[in-house]
Amino acid sequence: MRKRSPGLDESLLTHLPPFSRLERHQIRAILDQATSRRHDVGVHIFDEGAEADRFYLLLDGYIRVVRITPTGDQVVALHIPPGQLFGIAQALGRDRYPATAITAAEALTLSWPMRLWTPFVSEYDGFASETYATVGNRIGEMNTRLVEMATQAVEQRVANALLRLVNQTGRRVDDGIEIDFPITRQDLSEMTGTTLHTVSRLLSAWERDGLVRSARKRITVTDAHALVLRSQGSAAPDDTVTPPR
Amino acid sequence: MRKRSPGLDESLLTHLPPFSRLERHQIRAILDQATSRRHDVGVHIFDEGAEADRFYLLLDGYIRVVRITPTGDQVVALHIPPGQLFGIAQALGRDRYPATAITAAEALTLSWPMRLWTPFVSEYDGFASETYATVGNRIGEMNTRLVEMATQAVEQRVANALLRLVNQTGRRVDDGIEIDFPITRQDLSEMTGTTLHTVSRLLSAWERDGLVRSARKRITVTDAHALVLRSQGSAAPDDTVTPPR
DNA sequence: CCCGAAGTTTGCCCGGGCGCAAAGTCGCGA
DNA sequence: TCGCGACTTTGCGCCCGGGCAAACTTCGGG
Repeated sequence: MRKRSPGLDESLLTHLPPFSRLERHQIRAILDQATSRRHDVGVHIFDEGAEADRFYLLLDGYIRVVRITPTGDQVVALHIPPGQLFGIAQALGRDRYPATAITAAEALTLSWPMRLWTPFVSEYDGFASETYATVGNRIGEMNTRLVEMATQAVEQRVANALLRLVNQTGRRVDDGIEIDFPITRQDLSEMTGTTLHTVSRLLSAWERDGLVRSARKRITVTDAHALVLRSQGSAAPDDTVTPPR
Repeated sequence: MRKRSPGLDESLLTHLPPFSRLERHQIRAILDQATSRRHDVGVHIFDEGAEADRFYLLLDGYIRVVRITPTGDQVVALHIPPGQLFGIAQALGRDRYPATAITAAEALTLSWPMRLWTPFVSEYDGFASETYATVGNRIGEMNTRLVEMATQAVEQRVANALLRLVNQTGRRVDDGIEIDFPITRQDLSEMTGTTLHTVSRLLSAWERDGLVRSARKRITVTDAHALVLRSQGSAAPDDTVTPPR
């Protein structure tokens, strides 16, 4: 299952932020020390509280970073798109992972032992700054979500979460943009701090009004503009769209 | 008002995390380049979106890091206690401040031009790692608040916020622990995503039950243990103080 | 092809907490 | 010292959204 990766195409990495400024031989050196691995969907790559012994780069698929409360409910803290580092506890002075990483879709990762982190930072120019820019973006995203949770109603939060997913990981299809990994109502509720019931009701209403199309584990946004209106709370969500027969 | 600070006692800094590993002459060099300043309470030290031209160290007082929504309501993202760096946008790849910093109490700061950031990181050993440990802690704190907002009821969130304030900035007084800067019901509501009315009602109830004592802009926790129970949602908040049966 | 598990939809109820409003209290500056 | 503004308290009504329950649909595996 786990294997050395001398055969990996180095062009895979050249355009990724953490490595974009490096020379070819540097990239080769980095690759030679990496472990490549494929993960099925729904697998825990590492768990909250575990010793942080490796850091990861997501090549393909999607990762959900979740925390679990003492009472058992999950909260999705972040979604990691392909091309980003994750599990970089060391960079933040932690020796244990502060959250759990779960594959939201079948995923392909590279990973390195955490002891290589310091050498990477000091030897490869731009690696550190690019990495911290990523950290900065994540802080910004968390911040935004915090503000949303504090000020917005459920409908707006769910609309925002959906739009964020579509922007990050959307794939054009014939009649709109589809989130290209399986996502359940429950997942969406864990991202927005509500219940799967409420999410289901919202999606039903949006579908009735022609904003989205949804199937089991699949959601397609067909009218992003109207959804943005909902996310800002401006639109009256009453049945003004489908007037009484 | 603003002045050079060659006269500052260097022992001020030696025990602070960002500088704890440095030699005396290094600390002196850092101090020589710093600007010292006193800020009245309620002053904006920098504003969200402004060009990030300086970074700061809080020597004394408290800083509230705030974001303001398009609709005008404030949300408190963080509280900075004395001894910590803030406004370190550069470290996270930003060239503008992502939030507004307001003094929650009269404050004393040191600051440096942002162009010194890179030299500091590269020249002073341990500065970078200590700084990123601080960033890591803040991420952890934001994460915790996100989870709280998503899963806990209002009473629990307010109790948690209060306990966090007490832990961070509490001062022992005769009958409990007091938050040692002025804080209004409104402030607490902005930290927990609720209204000042609800906070007021909660404080009244807690005071009735003997958990806290509160006056205008002053809150004292007199029974932290009982408050922890409230924060975990275990205790029934009914008027069981005068038990039935 | 069938069965069971996982995921989804919907109805009903009800209660926490927000909006609104009014009155009370404290502290500061003129 | 007075008056005003900032802060706080409390009451009341309503509605959003959670809890609970049941039925339905889809998918995958035997």
